[in-house]
Amino acid sequence: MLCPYFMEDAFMRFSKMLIPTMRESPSDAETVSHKLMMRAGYVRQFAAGLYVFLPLGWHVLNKINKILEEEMNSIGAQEISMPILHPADIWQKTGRWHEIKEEMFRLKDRTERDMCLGMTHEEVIAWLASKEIRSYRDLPQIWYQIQTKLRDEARPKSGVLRTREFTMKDSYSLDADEEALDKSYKLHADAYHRILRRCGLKFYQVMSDPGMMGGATAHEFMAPSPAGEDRIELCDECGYTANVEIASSVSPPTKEIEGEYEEVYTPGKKTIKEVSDFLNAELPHFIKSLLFIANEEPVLVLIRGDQRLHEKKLEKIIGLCRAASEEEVLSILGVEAGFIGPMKHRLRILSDNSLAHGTYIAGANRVDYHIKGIRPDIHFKAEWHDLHTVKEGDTCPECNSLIKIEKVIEVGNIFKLGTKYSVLLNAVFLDKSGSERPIVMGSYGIGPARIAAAAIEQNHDKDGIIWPKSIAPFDVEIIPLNVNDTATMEVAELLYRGLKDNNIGVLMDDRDERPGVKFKDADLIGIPLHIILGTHALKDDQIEIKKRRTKEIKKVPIKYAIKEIISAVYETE
RNA sequence: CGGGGCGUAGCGCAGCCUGGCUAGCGCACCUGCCUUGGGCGCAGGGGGUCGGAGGUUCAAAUCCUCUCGCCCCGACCA
Repeated sequence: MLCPYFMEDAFMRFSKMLIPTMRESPSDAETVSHKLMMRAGYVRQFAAGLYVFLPLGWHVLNKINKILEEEMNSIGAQEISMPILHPADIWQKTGRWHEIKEEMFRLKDRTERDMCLGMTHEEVIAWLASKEIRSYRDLPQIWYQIQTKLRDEARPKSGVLRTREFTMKDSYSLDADEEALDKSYKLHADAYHRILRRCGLKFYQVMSDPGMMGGATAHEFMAPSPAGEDRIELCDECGYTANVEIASSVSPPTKEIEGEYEEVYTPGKKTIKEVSDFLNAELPHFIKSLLFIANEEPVLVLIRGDQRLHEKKLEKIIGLCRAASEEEVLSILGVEAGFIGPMKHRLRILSDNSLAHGTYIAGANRVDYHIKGIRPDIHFKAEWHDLHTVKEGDTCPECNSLIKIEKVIEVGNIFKLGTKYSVLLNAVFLDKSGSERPIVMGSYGIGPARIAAAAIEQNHDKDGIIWPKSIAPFDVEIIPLNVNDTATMEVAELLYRGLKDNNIGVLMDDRDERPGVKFKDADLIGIPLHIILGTHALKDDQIEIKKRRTKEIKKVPIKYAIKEIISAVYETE
């Protein structure tokens, strides 16, 4: 080695590292984490949804990945690495080649063979299992990787929160039966709790939609943040938590209103709002009637006036569907859209549960008229389902307490896949009785970059990032205020060596910059502890230990400095 | 994919509507001096295909057409 001192050192000296901080954030950064990651020099945008991680950002990802590996290994998972480039046939076998549309990057190799870039690796795992798993004695297995995924997102956004290329820790469990799957699932859920807690995140585990994964049970790990794209329903009382995509709720009951079944004249009043103003009746007293077309067949869908239809819930019942056009409404129901009511139709009618009792107002199926005093089961019949979108003010489906809705970032998810992939790719084993059975699979993902971004969203102030200690790029930053002062630099080097020797991650701001610049950058970058070496304290043979989060400063004598700093590292969150 | 916005120096922006001198400002950068506890001061300096192509015009950053890119809202999201 020609120059070991310098080589090793360069990674921790500000003057040698690529840390391009910016005074202003680029105008196309919107969310807090995006702005701060740009300004503090963690990432640079390469193209829409594609980011370069600079040294600081890469340090953070590696810290997170290390935690992921430790916790995965602790549940007996084995790390492997699978290709990103996949031949199409395996995806054709599971049907996802056609099910997934523009979101999958597709290409051809030189022999014109269809290929794609992996969005996820269920297919590859099932292929591998089909080759290598023979007997129940080979089970259970948990295989994982920390690998790049590619998805041609319709809309990349919010910095590294939604990108087209990202790394994911994805693991897959292989089990002999459902019961064993439950155990693997639980192991992962517990591991994910430990991972996210160690990363310093506030988070919830919520029930989620298995979606295209084709499984039955699924949960997501959600970090609350205004930058989140998802919303969840929470019940503080009984602990019910669910993504609003599948959440149910009880709409607050309405006061019973008096009144006989009678037609009222409502000239030109088409929307629920217009009619409610006109008749001076509240929204919950209305029935909203919506016509949908599923499989060429019309279906009338009823929800309460204050509710919003949840189309996914509807599709679970009637399959793929679409709203009928105005012309279709006219030709099928014989009345224009503003005046539809649920009475006297022959078609299939689905109604939200909340309309099962009470008296309502709805269209009269006649232009410019509505009808009051409509009672379910008497004036119309319907199939009763949960069809509304949950909203603030609703109550919990389990315990009827008031629910909360929060915006969240999805940082992880776990799915019970069952045997869908193993059946289609022939991943089977012989059980104790010697009969062939498909392997029962589970799939579990967690996104390091999203963890980092969520950590920033949850831990920052007006001056910059405040990293949780566990995922900060360094443990401490030494800030010698005047690098031209020999006494200052002697102490700086002393501390720098001493901390490094104790395996503390140190960044030393050895730049010849003014104190203000260093303080500003240190706050921006967000390393949890700052060691300030300035004339204030040095003349008393002291240094200052400053906590980034609280800005609280403690002066300690130089001779105890290393010990004090180390214990400060340990007590910082 | 629908709607909206924006591309002028590394970053943030002005100029464009109403075409006209050498395209401007702040920060950053380089040199020198000065300064050293919260983005310091003074002096000097470098850096631009005005996103791209075509058109109109004596003349285009500015007007017109096409195109590319990026952001936001929505749809979508294993």
